[in-house]
Amino acid sequence: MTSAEPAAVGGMKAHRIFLLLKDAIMSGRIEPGQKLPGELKLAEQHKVSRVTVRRALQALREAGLVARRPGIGTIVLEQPLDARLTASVSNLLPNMVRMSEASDVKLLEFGYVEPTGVVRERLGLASGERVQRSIRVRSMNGKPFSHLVTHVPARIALNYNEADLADTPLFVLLERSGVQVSQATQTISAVLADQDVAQALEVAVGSPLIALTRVVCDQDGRGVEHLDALYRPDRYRFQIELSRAGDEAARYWEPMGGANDEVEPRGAGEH
Amino acid sequence: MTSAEPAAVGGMKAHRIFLLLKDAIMSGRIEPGQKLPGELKLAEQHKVSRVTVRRALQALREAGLVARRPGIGTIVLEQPLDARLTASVSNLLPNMVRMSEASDVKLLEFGYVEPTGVVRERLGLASGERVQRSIRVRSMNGKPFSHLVTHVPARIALNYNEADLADTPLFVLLERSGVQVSQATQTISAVLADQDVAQALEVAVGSPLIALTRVVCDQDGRGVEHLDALYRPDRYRFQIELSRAGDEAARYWEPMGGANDEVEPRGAGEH
DNA sequence: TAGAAATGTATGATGAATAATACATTTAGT
DNA sequence: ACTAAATGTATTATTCATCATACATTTCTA
Repeated sequence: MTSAEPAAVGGMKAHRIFLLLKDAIMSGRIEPGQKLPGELKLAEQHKVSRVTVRRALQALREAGLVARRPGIGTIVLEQPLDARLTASVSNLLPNMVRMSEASDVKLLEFGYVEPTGVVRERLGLASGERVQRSIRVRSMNGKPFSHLVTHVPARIALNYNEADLADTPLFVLLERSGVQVSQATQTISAVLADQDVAQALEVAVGSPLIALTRVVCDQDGRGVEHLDALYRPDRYRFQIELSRAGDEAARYWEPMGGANDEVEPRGAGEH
Repeated sequence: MTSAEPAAVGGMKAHRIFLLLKDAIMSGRIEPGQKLPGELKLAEQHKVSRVTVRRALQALREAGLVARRPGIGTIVLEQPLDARLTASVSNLLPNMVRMSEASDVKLLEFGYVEPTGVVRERLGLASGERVQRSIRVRSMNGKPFSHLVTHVPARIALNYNEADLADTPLFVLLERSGVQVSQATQTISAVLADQDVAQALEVAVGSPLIALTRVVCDQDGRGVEHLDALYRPDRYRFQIELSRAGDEAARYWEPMGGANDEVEPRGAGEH
């Protein structure tokens, strides 16, 4: 192991600064090779003492994110970027199938429950109707990248079992159950990792995550799947390719159809 | 003002817990009407003392997010949800035009600079070629919701001026300049608000933000616009409507074309 | 009418993180 | 060779948040 996971920063202020800098680096806002501000400047910016800044910077070094040299400064290192899954929006199915082949799933929770207000509403359920609730974590090469909470109306969920969930994308299970899926709505947002999720995804509490909510309906407009997914932004991303269509006055963008979802082996592709 | 902005929590642990709970509420993970765990349970979960939890909860109350009553507990309040802009992916242009009508823009920075490595690479620029860089904040009813950093190759940027940027979507300016836009790539992720952005968007440092990167190319495949956008998830969201297409064996999802981007006046729409 | 489960209130001890300061060392540039 | 700008190292003081504890009050429920 070249880099350790824990990265124990001392106090809270130091830890917060560590997380902020780490995020700035991981998101590419500070590029590899670039110097970050000197300890004094950082101390001033964050309104803390130099000692505190140092603890954050030392943690960054221990995490393998930066190199520090006297007289020079603190330099962002080229990251041995985890292979990053890229989800293309247009072609979900091939995407998911391929993903399920390349990754493994751990089932954390499974059971039938009374749905909360929002879930019931979005699935269009009668009050009192129960749902199957499952929580799964998907990993690639042992590295978790997504946390999935699904709610499926009980009547539909009867067509597959617990073991199937660890094997097959829910999507496919629904199809196989004869459900005529016809429409879906996805919403993308950003949230902070709470304790449970942080542990499951092996990130620090308070890390940013991509949040995706998907509601799938059948031909009659009845909800068949409610998904709350959380993704580690350093291991997963959403990409949308758009091309210009329409004529002159009424031009618009349209998503591209092509089947281009890939697993990038390295950071930035060839130039 | 019914709710105060600052929400001064005492220490760091307390503040962190405050941010986490706030995010859980704002993201809907804890629904209005629901009780959150008791002070003791929260103290245990987060491994802090009850006093510390109390400070976080009191801050939540002062922020108008919860009501607390002895003997009962802490209850999540229905949020007087800011009208939330919803960006539909498929129809970007109508979207942006409408948005620019309903919102105002503040230009924070403007100038010509040497592009960083990543920007130069993605725009396909020759080394040494300069770009126009601008930073804008877009607000609605005085409430900021997006922070936009754009890089445009100098040769193209000559066709409009500083004042235009505060008026018109960059998109439109490019079109008007005769640029034949043909393709764009968008990537969506999640990041933490650093100090600069936090101030501009009026959120706490360390809040989660939706990050969108868009690279637009002209017909010859040359980059014409590089956008790094950050959005407040409580005031903005991305929505994608998908419908099932294709036949039997080779079915797939395709984004819907329809022009459905809206400003929701209230929280959850009619059922 | 208890009893359990919440929050409200108060207080003193403790300590770990933080701040303040000084000085040494390495490096780049003039 | 000097200077400026970095990081490295060390020490001391102090404060503020945090913890631990106890008790009061409100509310629901059995």
